[in-house]
Amino acid sequence: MIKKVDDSKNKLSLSELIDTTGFVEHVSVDCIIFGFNKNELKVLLLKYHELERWSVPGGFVFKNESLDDAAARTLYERTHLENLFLQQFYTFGDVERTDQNNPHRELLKSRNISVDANHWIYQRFISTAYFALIDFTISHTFPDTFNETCAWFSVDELPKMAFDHDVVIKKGLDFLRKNLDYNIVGSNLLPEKFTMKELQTLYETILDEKFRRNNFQRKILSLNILQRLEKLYTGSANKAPYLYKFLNK
Amino acid sequence: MIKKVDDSKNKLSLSELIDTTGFVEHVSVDCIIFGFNKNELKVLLLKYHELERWSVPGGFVFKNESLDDAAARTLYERTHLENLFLQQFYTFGDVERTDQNNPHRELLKSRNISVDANHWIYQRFISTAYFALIDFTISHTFPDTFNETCAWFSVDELPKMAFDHDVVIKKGLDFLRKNLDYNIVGSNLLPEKFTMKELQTLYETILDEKFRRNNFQRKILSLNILQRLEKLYTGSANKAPYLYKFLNK
DNA sequence: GCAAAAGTGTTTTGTGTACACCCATGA
DNA sequence: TCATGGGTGTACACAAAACACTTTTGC
Repeated sequence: MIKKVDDSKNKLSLSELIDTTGFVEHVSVDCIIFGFNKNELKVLLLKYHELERWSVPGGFVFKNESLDDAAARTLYERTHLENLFLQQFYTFGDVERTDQNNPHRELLKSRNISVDANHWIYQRFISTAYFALIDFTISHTFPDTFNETCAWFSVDELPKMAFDHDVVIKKGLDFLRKNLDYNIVGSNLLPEKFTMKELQTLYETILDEKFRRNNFQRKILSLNILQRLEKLYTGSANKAPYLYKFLNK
Repeated sequence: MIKKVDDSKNKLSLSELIDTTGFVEHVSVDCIIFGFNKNELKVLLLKYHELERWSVPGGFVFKNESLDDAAARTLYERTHLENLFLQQFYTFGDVERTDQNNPHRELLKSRNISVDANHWIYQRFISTAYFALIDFTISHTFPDTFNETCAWFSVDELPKMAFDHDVVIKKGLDFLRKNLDYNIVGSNLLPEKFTMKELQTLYETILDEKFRRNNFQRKILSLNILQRLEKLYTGSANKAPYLYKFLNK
Protein backbone atom coordinates (compact mmCIF):
# COMPACT_ATOMS: atom_id res chain seq x y z
CA MET A 1 0.00 0.00 0.00
CA ILE A 2 2.75 2.40 0.91
CA LYS A 3 6.04 2.48 -0.98
CA LYS A 4 8.75 3.79 1.27
CA VAL A 5 11.39 6.13 -0.08
CA ASP A 6 14.62 7.37 1.40
CA ASP A 7 13.76 10.53 3.23
CA SER A 8 16.20 10.15 6.08
CA LYS A 9 17.33 13.75 6.23
CA ASN A 10 13.97 14.65 7.75
CA LYS A 11 13.30 14.23 11.42
CA LEU A 12 10.03 12.50 10.67
CA SER A 13 9.81 11.34 7.11
CA LEU A 14 6.67 11.56 5.07
CA SER A 15 6.65 7.85 4.49
CA GLU A 16 6.68 7.36 8.22
CA LEU A 17 4.05 10.02 8.51
CA ILE A 18 1.54 8.09 6.46
CA ASP A 19 2.46 4.69 7.83
CA THR A 20 -0.59 4.05 9.92
CA THR A 21 0.76 1.46 12.32
CA GLY A 22 1.19 3.92 15.16
CA PHE A 23 -1.12 6.81 14.34
CA VAL A 24 -4.79 7.31 15.05
CA GLU A 25 -6.29 7.52 11.58
CA HIS A 26 -8.24 10.62 10.55
CA VAL A 27 -7.07 12.55 13.59
CA SER A 28 -4.58 15.39 13.78
CA VAL A 29 -3.51 18.35 15.89
CA ASP A 30 -2.72 21.87 14.70
CA CYS A 31 -0.82 24.61 16.52
CA ILE A 32 -1.15 28.30 15.89
CA ILE A 33 1.97 30.09 17.08
CA PHE A 34 1.26 33.69 17.98
CA GLY A 35 4.06 36.20 18.25
CA PHE A 36 4.06 39.95 18.80
CA ASN A 37 6.32 42.51 17.18
CA LYS A 38 5.99 46.27 16.70
CA ASN A 39 2.22 46.83 16.68
CA GLU A 40 1.57 43.57 14.87
CA LEU A 41 0.24 40.23 15.98
CA LYS A 42 1.89 37.54 13.90
CA VAL A 43 1.57 33.84 13.27
CA LEU A 44 4.39 31.48 12.38
CA LEU A 45 3.57 29.49 9.27
CA LEU A 46 5.33 26.65 7.49
CA LYS A 47 5.58 25.76 3.83
CA TYR A 48 7.02 22.73 2.13
CA HIS A 49 9.51 23.84 -0.49
CA GLU A 50 7.65 22.31 -3.40
CA LEU A 51 4.23 23.63 -2.45
CA GLU A 52 2.58 26.98 -2.83
CA ARG A 53 0.46 26.82 0.31
CA TRP A 54 1.32 27.64 3.87
CA SER A 55 0.04 25.84 6.94
CA VAL A 56 0.21 25.97 10.70
CA PRO A 57 2.51 23.36 12.27
CA GLY A 58 0.65 20.20 13.10
CA GLY A 59 0.70 16.48 12.73
CA PHE A 60 -0.76 13.16 13.64
CA VAL A 61 -1.44 11.61 17.01
CA PHE A 62 0.09 8.34 18.17
CA LYS A 63 -2.30 5.75 19.52
CA ASN A 64 -0.64 5.82 22.92
CA GLU A 65 -0.19 9.58 23.08
CA SER A 66 -2.44 12.25 24.53
CA LEU A 67 -3.70 15.11 22.37
CA ASP A 68 -1.77 17.62 24.45
CA ASP A 69 1.46 15.64 24.07
CA ALA A 70 0.90 15.28 20.34
CA ALA A 71 0.50 19.04 20.00
CA ALA A 72 3.72 19.70 21.90
CA ARG A 73 5.60 16.99 19.99
CA THR A 74 4.56 18.05 16.48
CA LEU A 75 5.31 21.64 17.40
CA TYR A 76 8.81 20.65 18.46
CA GLU A 77 9.41 18.42 15.46
CA ARG A 78 8.53 21.13 13.01
CA THR A 79 9.90 24.24 14.73
CA HIS A 80 12.29 23.02 17.47
CA LEU A 81 10.37 25.13 19.95
CA GLU A 82 9.90 23.64 23.40
CA ASN A 83 8.03 24.32 26.62
CA LEU A 84 5.65 26.78 25.04
CA PHE A 85 2.40 27.87 26.53
CA LEU A 86 -0.09 25.68 24.65
CA GLN A 87 -3.85 25.70 24.93
CA GLN A 88 -6.53 23.76 23.13
CA PHE A 89 -9.35 25.90 21.76
CA TYR A 90 -11.45 24.01 19.20
CA THR A 91 -11.81 20.81 17.22
CA PHE A 92 -12.59 21.08 13.54
CA GLY A 93 -14.59 18.24 12.06
CA ASP A 94 -16.51 19.31 8.98
CA VAL A 95 -16.54 16.80 6.15
CA GLU A 96 -15.32 19.18 3.48
CA ARG A 97 -12.59 20.79 5.53
CA THR A 98 -9.69 18.87 3.96
CA ASP A 99 -11.09 18.74 0.45
CA GLN A 100 -10.09 22.30 -0.31
CA ASN A 101 -6.42 23.14 -0.79
CA ASN A 102 -5.27 19.71 0.29
CA PRO A 103 -1.53 19.56 -0.39
CA HIS A 104 -1.10 15.90 0.49
CA ARG A 105 -1.57 14.63 -3.07
CA GLU A 106 0.98 16.85 -4.75
CA LEU A 107 3.36 16.55 -1.84
CA LEU A 108 3.40 12.77 -1.97
CA LYS A 109 3.56 12.75 -5.75
CA SER A 110 6.52 15.11 -5.88
CA ARG A 111 8.38 12.81 -3.51
CA ASN A 112 7.53 9.65 -5.39
CA ILE A 113 5.56 8.15 -2.55
CA SER A 114 2.64 6.18 -3.91
CA VAL A 115 -0.32 5.79 -1.66
CA ASP A 116 -3.62 4.05 -2.30
CA ALA A 117 -6.27 6.46 -3.58
CA ASN A 118 -8.64 5.73 -0.71
CA HIS A 119 -5.96 5.96 1.97
CA TRP A 120 -7.07 7.94 5.02
CA ILE A 121 -4.50 10.62 4.33
CA TYR A 122 -6.71 11.81 1.49
CA GLN A 123 -9.83 11.80 3.60
CA ARG A 124 -11.33 14.15 6.15
CA PHE A 125 -9.29 14.95 9.27
CA ILE A 126 -10.73 15.69 12.64
CA SER A 127 -8.27 18.23 13.89
CA THR A 128 -7.91 19.56 17.40
CA ALA A 129 -6.39 23.03 17.35
CA TYR A 130 -4.09 24.60 19.94
CA PHE A 131 -2.52 27.98 20.15
CA ALA A 132 0.93 28.80 21.45
CA LEU A 133 2.28 32.16 22.59
CA ILE A 134 5.93 33.00 22.19
CA ASP A 135 8.33 35.88 22.58
CA PHE A 136 8.95 37.12 19.04
CA THR A 137 12.40 38.44 19.93
CA ILE A 138 13.83 34.93 20.31
CA SER A 139 12.10 33.62 17.21
CA HIS A 140 15.04 34.02 14.84
CA THR A 141 16.67 30.97 16.39
CA PHE A 142 14.26 28.74 14.48
CA PRO A 143 15.95 26.27 12.20
CA ASP A 144 15.10 27.43 8.71
CA THR A 145 17.00 24.67 6.96
CA PHE A 146 14.34 22.19 7.86
CA ASN A 147 12.43 20.31 5.22
CA GLU A 148 10.22 23.34 4.97
CA THR A 149 10.33 27.12 5.09
CA CYS A 150 8.95 29.06 7.99
CA ALA A 151 8.01 32.72 8.25
CA TRP A 152 6.00 35.15 10.31
CA PHE A 153 2.83 36.63 8.88
CA SER A 154 0.58 39.34 10.17
CA VAL A 155 -2.76 37.83 11.22
CA ASP A 156 -4.64 40.03 8.80
CA GLU A 157 -2.39 39.42 5.84
CA LEU A 158 -2.23 35.67 5.55
CA PRO A 159 -0.81 33.97 2.47
CA LYS A 160 -2.55 31.21 0.54
CA MET A 161 -3.30 28.60 3.16
CA ALA A 162 -3.58 24.82 3.05
CA PHE A 163 -6.83 23.17 4.10
CA ASP A 164 -9.03 25.44 6.21
CA HIS A 165 -6.12 26.82 8.18
CA ASP A 166 -7.23 30.38 7.56
CA VAL A 167 -10.47 29.58 9.39
CA VAL A 168 -8.52 27.85 12.16
CA ILE A 169 -6.37 30.93 12.68
CA LYS A 170 -9.39 33.21 12.68
CA LYS A 171 -11.09 31.09 15.31
CA GLY A 172 -7.92 30.91 17.39
CA LEU A 173 -7.62 34.67 17.34
CA ASP A 174 -11.25 35.00 18.38
CA PHE A 175 -10.61 32.66 21.28
CA LEU A 176 -7.52 34.61 22.31
CA ARG A 177 -9.49 37.85 22.35
CA LYS A 178 -12.48 36.52 24.23
CA ASN A 179 -10.45 34.69 26.84
CA LEU A 180 -7.80 37.36 27.21
CA ASP A 181 -5.80 36.89 30.38
CA TYR A 182 -3.47 39.77 31.18
CA ASN A 183 -1.01 37.51 32.89
CA ILE A 184 -0.80 34.68 30.36
CA VAL A 185 -0.78 36.79 27.22
CA GLY A 186 1.67 39.36 28.53
CA SER A 187 4.12 36.99 30.15
CA ASN A 188 4.31 34.75 27.08
CA LEU A 189 4.33 37.24 24.24
CA LEU A 190 6.74 39.82 25.65
CA PRO A 191 10.41 39.54 26.53
CA GLU A 192 11.23 39.28 30.22
CA LYS A 193 11.63 43.02 30.66
CA PHE A 194 9.34 45.48 28.92
CA THR A 195 7.96 48.98 29.24
CA MET A 196 4.36 49.87 30.06
CA LYS A 197 3.98 51.25 26.56
CA GLU A 198 4.99 47.91 25.02
CA LEU A 199 2.49 46.10 27.20
CA GLN A 200 -0.22 48.54 26.23
CA THR A 201 0.55 48.23 22.53
CA LEU A 202 0.32 44.45 22.87
CA TYR A 203 -3.17 44.61 24.28
CA GLU A 204 -4.24 47.26 21.85
CA THR A 205 -3.04 45.07 19.00
CA ILE A 206 -4.76 41.92 20.18
CA LEU A 207 -8.03 43.60 21.08
CA ASP A 208 -7.86 46.06 18.20
CA GLU A 209 -8.83 49.06 20.30
CA LYS A 210 -7.07 52.00 21.90
CA PHE A 211 -6.67 52.76 25.60
CA ARG A 212 -5.68 55.89 27.46
CA ARG A 213 -2.08 55.76 28.57
CA ASN A 214 -2.70 56.71 32.19
CA ASN A 215 -5.85 54.67 32.72
CA PHE A 216 -4.22 51.59 31.24
CA GLN A 217 -1.24 51.95 33.55
CA ARG A 218 -3.45 52.33 36.60
CA LYS A 219 -5.53 49.31 35.71
CA ILE A 220 -2.59 47.03 35.05
CA LEU A 221 -0.72 48.09 38.18
CA SER A 222 -3.83 47.52 40.29
CA LEU A 223 -3.77 43.86 39.26
CA ASN A 224 -0.50 43.42 41.18
CA ILE A 225 1.01 41.12 38.60
CA LEU A 226 3.95 43.34 37.66
CA GLN A 227 7.22 44.17 39.32
CA ARG A 228 8.76 47.56 38.59
CA LEU A 229 12.44 47.41 37.68
CA GLU A 230 15.08 49.94 36.67
CA LYS A 231 14.50 52.71 34.14
CA LEU A 232 15.23 52.31 30.47
CA TYR A 233 17.39 55.06 28.97
CA THR A 234 17.10 55.08 25.21
CA GLY A 235 18.93 58.35 24.55
CA SER A 236 15.80 60.11 23.38
CA ALA A 237 14.93 63.51 24.77
CA ASN A 238 12.18 62.52 27.14
CA LYS A 239 11.54 60.98 30.50
CA ALA A 240 12.84 57.41 30.71
CA PRO A 241 10.15 54.76 31.25
CA TYR A 242 10.37 52.07 33.90
CA LEU A 243 10.94 48.50 32.89
CA TYR A 244 8.62 45.86 34.29
CA LYS A 245 8.55 42.09 34.60
CA PHE A 246 5.76 39.69 35.43
CA LEU A 247 5.86 38.44 39.01
CA ASN A 248 5.11 34.87 37.92
CA LYS A 249 8.18 34.65 35.73
CA MET B 1 -13.29 -10.48 13.94
CA ILE B 2 -16.80 -9.41 14.87
CA LYS B 3 -19.56 -11.91 15.40
CA LYS B 4 -22.92 -10.32 14.75
CA VAL B 5 -25.91 -11.10 16.92
CA ASP B 6 -29.57 -10.33 16.51
CA ASP B 7 -30.12 -7.05 18.24
CA SER B 8 -32.77 -5.68 15.94
CA LYS B 9 -34.99 -4.19 18.60
CA ASN B 10 -32.40 -1.46 19.08
CA LYS B 11 -32.28 1.54 16.81
CA LEU B 12 -28.57 1.14 16.38
CA SER B 13 -27.39 -2.27 17.45
CA LEU B 14 -24.17 -2.81 19.30
CA SER B 15 -22.89 -5.08 16.63
CA GLU B 16 -23.37 -2.30 14.14
CA LEU B 17 -21.82 0.05 16.60
CA ILE B 18 -18.52 -1.78 16.64
CA ASP B 19 -18.55 -2.63 12.97
CA THR B 20 -15.85 -0.28 11.81
CA THR B 21 -16.66 -0.04 8.14
CA GLY B 22 -18.31 3.36 8.45
CA PHE B 23 -16.95 4.87 11.65
CA VAL B 24 -13.83 6.85 12.29
CA GLU B 25 -11.91 4.64 14.69
CA HIS B 26 -10.89 5.98 18.11
CA VAL B 27 -13.12 9.00 17.76
CA SER B 28 -16.39 9.78 19.50
CA VAL B 29 -18.69 12.61 20.49
CA ASP B 30 -20.36 13.14 23.86
CA CYS B 31 -23.32 15.36 24.69
CA ILE B 32 -24.10 16.80 28.07
CA ILE B 33 -27.78 17.64 28.26
CA PHE B 34 -28.47 20.38 30.77
CA GLY B 35 -31.96 20.95 32.08
CA PHE B 36 -33.30 23.27 34.75
CA ASN B 37 -36.01 22.49 37.29
CA LYS B 38 -36.90 24.06 40.63
CA ASN B 39 -33.59 25.53 41.80
CA GLU B 40 -31.59 22.66 40.35
CA LEU B 41 -29.39 22.34 37.31
CA LYS B 42 -29.68 18.79 36.03
CA VAL B 43 -28.02 16.55 33.48
CA LEU B 44 -29.72 13.78 31.58
CA LEU B 45 -27.78 10.53 31.90
CA LEU B 46 -28.20 7.12 30.30
CA LYS B 47 -27.53 3.64 31.60
CA TYR B 48 -27.60 0.31 29.85
CA HIS B 49 -29.83 -2.06 31.78
CA GLU B 50 -27.12 -4.58 32.55
CA LEU B 51 -24.52 -2.07 33.68
CA GLU B 52 -24.01 -0.19 36.91
CA ARG B 53 -22.53 2.94 35.37
CA TRP B 54 -24.18 5.95 33.86
CA SER B 55 -22.92 7.94 30.92
CA VAL B 56 -23.75 11.01 28.88
CA PRO B 57 -25.30 10.26 25.49
CA GLY B 58 -22.70 9.94 22.81
CA GLY B 59 -21.48 7.78 20.02
CA PHE B 60 -19.20 7.33 17.09
CA VAL B 61 -18.64 9.50 14.06
CA PHE B 62 -19.21 8.33 10.49
CA LYS B 63 -16.39 8.90 8.07
CA ASN B 64 -18.56 11.13 5.92
CA GLU B 65 -20.20 12.99 8.78
CA SER B 66 -19.21 16.20 10.52
CA LEU B 67 -18.58 16.28 14.26
CA ASP B 68 -21.55 18.59 14.76
CA ASP B 69 -23.84 16.27 12.82
CA ALA B 70 -22.57 13.26 14.73
CA ALA B 71 -23.34 14.99 18.02
CA ALA B 72 -26.87 15.82 16.90
CA ARG B 73 -27.43 12.35 15.48
CA THR B 74 -26.21 10.35 18.49
CA LEU B 75 -28.22 12.64 20.72
CA TYR B 76 -31.33 11.91 18.69
CA GLU B 77 -30.68 8.18 18.49
CA ARG B 78 -30.33 7.81 22.20
CA THR B 79 -32.90 10.32 23.49
CA HIS B 80 -35.18 11.18 20.53
CA LEU B 81 -34.49 14.84 21.16
CA GLU B 82 -34.15 17.03 18.09
CA ASN B 83 -33.15 20.56 17.15
CA LEU B 84 -31.47 21.28 20.44
CA PHE B 85 -29.03 24.06 21.06
CA LEU B 86 -25.70 22.22 20.81
CA GLN B 87 -22.26 23.66 21.36
CA GLN B 88 -18.83 22.10 21.31
CA PHE B 89 -16.67 22.96 24.31
CA TYR B 90 -13.68 20.63 24.60
CA THR B 91 -11.97 17.57 23.19
CA PHE B 92 -10.71 14.98 25.63
CA GLY B 93 -7.69 13.03 24.51
CA ASP B 94 -5.71 11.68 27.45
CA VAL B 95 -4.38 8.16 27.02
CA GLU B 96 -5.85 6.78 30.24
CA ARG B 97 -9.27 8.37 29.91
CA THR B 98 -11.10 5.24 28.72
CA ASP B 99 -9.17 2.77 30.87
CA GLN B 100 -11.13 3.59 33.98
CA ASN B 101 -14.74 2.43 34.29
CA ASN B 102 -14.87 1.25 30.70
CA PRO B 103 -18.20 -0.55 30.30
CA HIS B 104 -17.55 -1.83 26.77
CA ARG B 105 -16.10 -5.17 27.84
CA GLU B 106 -18.92 -6.25 30.12
CA LEU B 107 -21.53 -4.79 27.82
CA LEU B 108 -20.32 -6.78 24.83
CA LYS B 109 -19.83 -9.90 26.92
CA SER B 110 -23.33 -9.80 28.36
CA ARG B 111 -24.72 -9.62 24.84
CA ASN B 112 -22.60 -12.43 23.50
CA ILE B 113 -20.76 -10.23 21.06
CA SER B 114 -17.18 -11.35 20.76
CA VAL B 115 -14.67 -8.79 19.70
CA ASP B 116 -10.95 -9.12 19.24
CA ALA B 117 -9.05 -8.12 22.37
CA ASN B 118 -7.09 -5.42 20.58
CA HIS B 119 -10.10 -3.98 18.77
CA TRP B 120 -10.21 -0.19 18.84
CA ILE B 121 -13.33 -0.24 20.95
CA TYR B 122 -11.19 -1.23 23.91
CA GLN B 123 -8.61 1.46 23.27
CA ARG B 124 -8.39 5.17 23.98
CA PHE B 125 -11.09 7.42 22.50
CA ILE B 126 -10.56 10.98 21.46
CA SER B 127 -13.87 12.46 22.38
CA THR B 128 -15.25 15.83 21.40
CA ALA B 129 -17.75 17.03 23.97
CA TYR B 130 -20.84 19.16 23.35
CA PHE B 131 -23.43 20.51 25.67
CA ALA B 132 -27.13 20.86 24.95
CA LEU B 133 -29.65 23.04 26.74
CA ILE B 134 -33.27 21.98 26.94
CA ASP B 135 -36.50 22.97 28.56
CA PHE B 136 -36.93 20.54 31.43
CA THR B 137 -40.72 20.84 31.33
CA ILE B 138 -40.94 18.91 28.06
CA SER B 139 -38.42 16.31 29.13
CA HIS B 140 -40.91 13.67 30.27
CA THR B 141 -41.66 12.88 26.65
CA PHE B 142 -38.38 10.95 26.42
CA PRO B 143 -38.78 7.34 25.42
CA ASP B 144 -37.77 5.34 28.46
CA THR B 145 -38.33 1.98 26.85
CA PHE B 146 -35.17 2.36 24.86
CA ASN B 147 -32.38 -0.12 25.16
CA GLU B 148 -31.25 1.87 28.16
CA THR B 149 -32.60 3.80 31.11
CA CYS B 150 -32.42 7.55 31.28
CA ALA B 151 -32.80 9.87 34.24
CA TRP B 152 -32.09 13.40 35.38
CA PHE B 153 -29.41 13.98 37.99
CA SER B 154 -28.43 17.10 39.84
CA VAL B 155 -24.99 18.26 38.66
CA ASP B 156 -23.58 17.99 42.15
CA GLU B 157 -24.97 14.57 42.91
CA LEU B 158 -23.81 12.45 40.03
CA PRO B 159 -24.07 8.65 40.13
CA LYS B 160 -21.22 6.26 39.31
CA MET B 161 -20.10 7.33 35.87
CA ALA B 162 -18.57 5.46 32.94
CA PHE B 163 -15.18 6.53 31.62
CA ASP B 164 -14.22 10.07 32.65
CA HIS B 165 -17.72 11.41 32.12
CA ASP B 166 -17.75 13.04 35.55
CA VAL B 167 -14.77 15.14 34.46
CA VAL B 168 -16.48 15.91 31.15
CA ILE B 169 -19.59 17.16 32.96
CA LYS B 170 -17.50 19.25 35.35
CA LYS B 171 -15.67 20.87 32.46
CA GLY B 172 -18.91 21.45 30.57
CA LEU B 173 -20.42 23.17 33.58
CA ASP B 174 -17.32 25.34 33.93
CA PHE B 175 -17.62 26.33 30.29
CA LEU B 176 -21.29 27.13 30.71
CA ARG B 177 -20.53 29.39 33.68
CA LYS B 178 -17.61 31.20 32.12
CA ASN B 179 -19.31 31.78 28.79
CA LEU B 180 -22.70 32.55 30.24
CA ASP B 181 -24.87 34.25 27.68
CA TYR B 182 -28.14 35.59 29.08
CA ASN B 183 -29.90 35.10 25.82
CA ILE B 184 -28.78 31.59 24.94
CA VAL B 185 -29.03 30.07 28.38
CA GLY B 186 -32.36 31.63 29.21
CA SER B 187 -34.08 31.02 25.93
CA ASN B 188 -33.06 27.36 25.83
CA LEU B 189 -33.50 26.28 29.43
CA LEU B 190 -36.83 27.97 30.19
CA PRO B 191 -40.28 27.43 28.72
CA GLU B 192 -41.47 30.03 26.23
CA LYS B 193 -43.16 32.16 28.88
CA PHE B 194 -41.64 32.67 32.30
CA THR B 195 -41.59 35.11 35.18
CA MET B 196 -38.67 37.29 36.18
CA LYS B 197 -38.30 35.25 39.33
CA GLU B 198 -37.88 32.04 37.33
CA LEU B 199 -35.24 33.66 35.16
CA GLN B 200 -33.43 34.92 38.23
CA THR B 201 -33.48 31.52 39.90
CA LEU B 202 -32.02 29.99 36.75
CA TYR B 203 -29.03 32.30 36.80
CA GLU B 204 -28.59 31.97 40.52
CA THR B 205 -28.52 28.21 40.10
CA ILE B 206 -26.02 28.14 37.27
CA LEU B 207 -23.70 30.71 38.78
CA ASP B 208 -24.26 29.52 42.32
CA GLU B 209 -24.73 33.00 43.75
CA LYS B 210 -27.63 35.19 44.86
CA PHE B 211 -28.80 38.45 43.31
CA ARG B 212 -31.09 41.17 44.57
CA ARG B 213 -34.55 40.93 43.11
CA ASN B 214 -34.82 44.52 41.94
CA ASN B 215 -31.27 44.90 40.67
CA PHE B 216 -31.48 41.69 38.69
CA GLN B 217 -34.68 42.87 37.03
CA ARG B 218 -33.15 46.20 36.09
CA LYS B 219 -30.05 44.61 34.64
CA ILE B 220 -31.92 42.06 32.54
CA LEU B 221 -34.43 44.57 31.24
CA SER B 222 -31.62 46.93 30.25
CA LEU B 223 -30.30 44.25 27.88
CA ASN B 224 -33.46 44.61 25.76
CA ILE B 225 -33.72 40.90 25.07
CA LEU B 226 -37.08 40.36 26.76
CA GLN B 227 -40.64 41.13 25.77
CA ARG B 228 -43.11 41.77 28.56
CA LEU B 229 -46.37 39.83 28.18
CA GLU B 230 -49.55 39.49 30.21
CA LYS B 231 -49.61 38.98 33.97
CA LEU B 232 -49.65 35.57 35.56
CA TYR B 233 -52.43 35.06 38.10
CA THR B 234 -51.67 32.12 40.32
CA GLY B 235 -54.41 32.63 42.89
CA SER B 236 -51.96 33.56 45.63
CA ALA B 237 -52.55 36.66 47.71
CA ASN B 238 -49.97 38.95 46.16
CA LYS B 239 -49.30 41.10 43.14
CA ALA B 240 -49.28 39.06 39.95
CA PRO B 241 -45.91 38.97 38.15
CA TYR B 242 -45.53 39.71 34.46
CA LEU B 243 -44.71 36.92 32.08
CA TYR B 244 -41.84 37.44 29.68
CA LYS B 245 -40.53 35.83 26.53
CA PHE B 246 -37.22 36.19 24.73
CA LEU B 247 -37.38 38.45 21.70
CA ASN B 248 -35.37 36.00 19.61
CA LYS B 249 -37.89 33.20 20.05
C1' DG C 1 14.46 76.69 28.04
C1' DC C 2 12.04 73.55 25.08
C1' DA C 3 9.82 69.50 23.06
C1' DA C 4 8.67 64.87 23.82
C1' DA C 5 7.17 61.24 26.47
C1' DA C 6 6.46 59.33 31.19
C1' DG C 7 4.33 59.61 35.60
C1' DT C 8 0.74 61.11 38.90
C1' DG C 9 -3.46 63.73 40.58
C1' DT C 10 -8.32 65.21 40.11
C1' DT C 11 -12.87 65.33 38.29
C1' DT C 12 -16.67 63.27 35.99
C1' DT C 13 -19.37 59.55 34.51
C1' DG C 14 -21.37 55.18 34.73
C1' DT C 15 -22.43 50.76 36.82
C1' DG C 16 -23.49 47.71 40.62
C1' DT C 17 -25.33 47.41 45.13
C1' DA C 18 -28.22 48.46 49.09
C1' DC C 19 -32.26 50.33 50.99
C1' DA C 20 -36.94 52.22 50.88
C1' DC C 21 -41.40 52.67 49.32
C1' DC C 22 -45.58 51.82 46.73
C1' DC C 23 -48.77 48.61 44.29
C1' DA C 24 -51.66 44.62 43.27
C1' DT C 25 -53.79 40.41 44.96
C1' DG C 26 -56.85 37.26 47.52
C1' DA C 27 -58.28 35.83 51.95
C1' DT D 1 -57.41 45.60 55.96
C1' DC D 2 -53.75 42.75 56.17
C1' DA D 3 -49.94 39.80 54.72
C1' DT D 4 -47.42 38.64 50.72
C1' DG D 5 -44.72 39.22 46.93
C1' DG D 6 -43.97 42.23 42.65
C1' DG D 7 -42.59 46.67 40.65
C1' DT D 8 -40.18 51.08 40.85
C1' DG D 9 -37.43 55.07 42.77
C1' DT D 10 -33.40 56.76 45.08
C1' DA D 11 -28.93 57.04 47.50
C1' DC D 12 -24.38 55.43 47.87
C1' DA D 13 -19.86 53.15 46.76
C1' DC D 14 -16.70 52.04 43.58
C1' DA D 15 -14.42 51.69 39.22
C1' DA D 16 -13.70 53.38 34.60
C1' DA D 17 -13.10 57.20 31.71
C1' DA D 18 -11.73 61.89 30.73
C1' DC D 19 -9.01 65.71 31.71
C1' DA D 20 -5.16 68.27 33.73
C1' DC D 21 -0.82 68.92 35.55
C1' DT D 22 4.03 67.71 36.87
C1' DT D 23 8.45 65.34 36.04
C1' DT D 24 12.29 63.66 33.47
C1' DT D 25 15.35 63.53 29.51
C1' DG D 26 18.60 65.28 25.80
C1' DC D 27 19.38 68.91 22.80
